[in-house]
Amino acid sequence: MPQRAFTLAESVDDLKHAMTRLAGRPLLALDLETEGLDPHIHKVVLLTVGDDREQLLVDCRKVSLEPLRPLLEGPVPKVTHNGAFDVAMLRAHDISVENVLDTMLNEQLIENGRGRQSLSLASLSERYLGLELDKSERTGFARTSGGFTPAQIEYARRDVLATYQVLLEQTPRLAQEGLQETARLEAEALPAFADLRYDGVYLDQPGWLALVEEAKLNQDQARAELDEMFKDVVSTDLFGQVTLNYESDVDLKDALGRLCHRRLREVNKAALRGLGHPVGGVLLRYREMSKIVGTYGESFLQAIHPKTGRIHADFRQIGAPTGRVACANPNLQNIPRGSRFRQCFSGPPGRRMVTADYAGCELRILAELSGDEAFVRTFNKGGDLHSIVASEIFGKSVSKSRYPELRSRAKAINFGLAYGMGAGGLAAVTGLQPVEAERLLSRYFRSYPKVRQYLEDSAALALRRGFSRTIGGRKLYLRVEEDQKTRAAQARVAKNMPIQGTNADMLKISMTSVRKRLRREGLQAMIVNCVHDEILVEAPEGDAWDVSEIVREEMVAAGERYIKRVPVVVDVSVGDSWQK
DNA sequence: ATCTGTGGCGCG
DNA sequence: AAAGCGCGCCACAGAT
Repeated sequence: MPQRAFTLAESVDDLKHAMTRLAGRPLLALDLETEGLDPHIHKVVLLTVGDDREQLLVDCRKVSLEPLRPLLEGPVPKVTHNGAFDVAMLRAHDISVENVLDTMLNEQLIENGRGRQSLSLASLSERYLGLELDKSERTGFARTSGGFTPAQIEYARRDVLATYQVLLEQTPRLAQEGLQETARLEAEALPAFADLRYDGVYLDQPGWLALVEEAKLNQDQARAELDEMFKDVVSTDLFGQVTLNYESDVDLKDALGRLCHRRLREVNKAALRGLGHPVGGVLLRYREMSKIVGTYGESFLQAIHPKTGRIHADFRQIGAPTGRVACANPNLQNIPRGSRFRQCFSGPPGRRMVTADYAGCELRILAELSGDEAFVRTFNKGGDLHSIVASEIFGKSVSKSRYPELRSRAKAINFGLAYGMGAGGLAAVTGLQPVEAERLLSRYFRSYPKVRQYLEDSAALALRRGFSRTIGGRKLYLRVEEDQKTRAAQARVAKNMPIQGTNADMLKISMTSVRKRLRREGLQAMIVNCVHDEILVEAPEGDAWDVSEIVREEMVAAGERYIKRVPVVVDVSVGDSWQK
């Protein structure tokens, strides 16, 4: 239990007095107790800031946080646990916390791939400090009126103390593991993710609803066609209605077996396409509509926040072990592309959307990593990459219109490469015979020998050392096992991680710098979505073109931190909505 | 009633 | 059919 001094500030004078002592500290821990989890509804009840010598507790219902602003917004590093929450909460109090460290993100980096240990502060406290944290006081703060109980005060102090001390333990480990650069990158990006969540994204509600209704009609029509086709081979109810549930794979396989006289092991897209019966196409159409109605339907409209009128999705800064961001509730990273759904992500009146994405990002990273001269040359030439590669390996001039099938084969290899695809996979994608696929792959690698060399070496090294890294040093530990199949799978992960992970690193750096530039230049623009190699920014109508140039510059600069041998290209567009 | 795993599918 | 990395969501199936 902490024996050191603390101050409970119940007046501005208390606060100012305590501030003078804290302001000179090199590192502070920060933690909030709140009424709930939604920064647009719930308020901060208690703010605790301090180190292992002294903590300051601020009763936010009685005292303005204004005197703390210089400290919170200033350069003194504040360590938190899951700081994106605290930073978002404080934005509702009009405070933009800067220079935040995060013990949760640190832990994710340190343990990346080593297993799914809990990331809670209580677990870290036990693991690093041998200290048990009892969380039973936490829920009490929402209902607290009047003063805090001694137990509540003790609880708040203890959390800050634990956070502070966990960071002290993590810091040398990050250094030992060579993870300082990555930890810094993540810490700097944290406010961008807090803002992303807090600001949310606007959705054209009537437009979205219209698309869903249309899909429902199409779904009904497809279902009617299916009923007609199946009516003689499945059971019907009293009214002669087909009772087959098209969502049930088990029932569907049975019914298809009777209708087509073929027993399918799986009923996915490929299987239905290869069915050789008209019912396959109708089922695919039905599925497509079901997907829209189910996944992209009303749930998105329900996600619109009653107060802000926007969708505040849950972005997970380290959502995948490669370092990629993930998003949920709802997932804004899998909106159908080339459809009218993306058009519904527009700006509210008076605002425009800037869409910016890295062109051919993963392949450029592969060029960088492998250093293959011919591969590097293809990027330096400019023009259509897949065509150039196809021309190179097939020895004739290929373009989108001349020999398009050769171009699409080259494209299949290009995309498969970063995943560690083999000849078998290539055969399946292209429809070539395995022998031909084998030949094609070896032609490819004859043109780009160092690409193969790099991929093989990188996987072998990772399996030997037990981890894989991005260019920036992010680490993924591999549980290397004896079994041949899992070893092969691990090798593919090892080939992919430096590529996917470096891409993620670039995107996070660019989000950090885009945010910084927009703020510095006083622009009322904000990042509203990020999708792996793409950033979506909402900007005032009059500033949209300036913003698009800023976004491009910062994304290019972020890319050039890791990609030096080939140009970094960012495609930018300004429009009424999200476009790709 | 509620949880967990799986197949399928949307995105990069 | 599978194939070739990463994610989340839906619906179903089977268990609790």
